[in-house]
Amino acid sequence: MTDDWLDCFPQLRALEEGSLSLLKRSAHEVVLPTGAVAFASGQGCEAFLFLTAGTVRVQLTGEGGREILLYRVTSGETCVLTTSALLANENYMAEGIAETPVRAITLPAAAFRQLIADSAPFREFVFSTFGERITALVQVIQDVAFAHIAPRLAAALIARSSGGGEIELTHQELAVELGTAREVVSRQLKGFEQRGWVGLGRGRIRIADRDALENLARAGPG
Amino acid sequence: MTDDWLDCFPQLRALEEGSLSLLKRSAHEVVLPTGAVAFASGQGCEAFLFLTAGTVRVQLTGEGGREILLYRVTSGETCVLTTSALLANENYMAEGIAETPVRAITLPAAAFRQLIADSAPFREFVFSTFGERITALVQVIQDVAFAHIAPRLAAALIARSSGGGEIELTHQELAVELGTAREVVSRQLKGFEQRGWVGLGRGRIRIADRDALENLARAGPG
DNA sequence: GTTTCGTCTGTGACCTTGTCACAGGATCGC
DNA sequence: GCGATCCTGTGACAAGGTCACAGACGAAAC
Repeated sequence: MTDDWLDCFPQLRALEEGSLSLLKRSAHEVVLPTGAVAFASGQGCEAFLFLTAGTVRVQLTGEGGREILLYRVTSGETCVLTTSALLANENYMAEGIAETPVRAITLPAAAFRQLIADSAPFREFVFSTFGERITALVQVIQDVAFAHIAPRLAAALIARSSGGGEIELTHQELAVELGTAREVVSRQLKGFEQRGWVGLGRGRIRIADRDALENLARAGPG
Repeated sequence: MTDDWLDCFPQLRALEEGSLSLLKRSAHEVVLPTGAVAFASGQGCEAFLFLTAGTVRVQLTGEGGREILLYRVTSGETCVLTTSALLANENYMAEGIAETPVRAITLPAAAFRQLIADSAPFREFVFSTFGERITALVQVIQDVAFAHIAPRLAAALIARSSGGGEIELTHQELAVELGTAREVVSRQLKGFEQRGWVGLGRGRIRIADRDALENLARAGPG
């Protein structure tokens, strides 16, 4: 295996000779097709993950089958839940699903622990993104606990449509993003359509009035 | 100030000479009465906190004034949100409230960053609890997003009553614990009372049938 | 082309939870 | 005793989640 993947993680260039060599020796590449399960809830965590291409969706599933997105991991990033599971020697609490074809480098738990113990730059690398992730998780709690669906849906549409005005996305996928039910999304979208804010088609949504949506996303349910 | 407080944090005994000395020089003790605000949402974070006595409740507040408990910090612990805010140089996303009289040691941001940069044992100390806290936050999301109120309430009652069968607690406080409204808790408790599971009094709840509550907490809304 | 099949969307009925507006009770300080 | 303040109970309603289907669309098979 080549070491090209290290280019995705510039911070690793700072590793000491020995640690870098251990890292290179222990790393293996895996490739996942769209929809593949990178890790499942309850499963033990056996390797640290460096994503080098694609994006993984990390989400929870409730008893009823309802799901909620926690965060996404994209190329050049690592997954906090994996880190946290490895450090605490716990099982995964959520599942990771390849949202696109994914390439990742796996680093076995033993090597990971060794590197964490030995190498300050590696620790720096691993912990540098913890702050942002915690912020993101708390934001999810804030939204789920207090926010109404309509503004969250509007925000999700805007986030997904950066650039073009047309998004390829099913109602079910939006429901997972918000942690709600598909029917709720359908009803809300129908409301948006009646107000002329979006155009609906099977599996795609056209943003017709971005300002109105941004307004709603900011202002709350008003 | 004496250095007695270090006894609450055995891991800090591993600090190098210089780091320990910096820690001792920079630390200051603060005392908070019950109900005092240790930190508020949106506020900048100026010091790391070591709790040496009492407990702090860390919670979110929604627009409607509804609140939800994220976690508690007790004697011998530190607060992830504080760590995360310091590391990422962000503001607090939640508020911390003294649930009992609290004694804490504050370490100014500059000294904290210095120690994080210089001292491996200090980093070890700070990051060792990250895993558990993330687990706890994800559990909150799981509960809020998917779980019914009744089993969560039952679980909260059991958690609070470890030992005696009588708890000093208002409906409002339970509502904060679950992130719901006080009326909802009142109605649920009334239901529990009618089934003979609890006895209710102003500001206190007697557990009458712990098994039934544990059952409900495990089994879901059945 | 038309059929078929799987996926996606729409809808109504019903349940749980959250919100609002109040009405009493309990407790405490004075 | 008498307010003032907290705590609890209740009813009416809104929002969101669940369930059970009915179509509707699009791709692939025939």
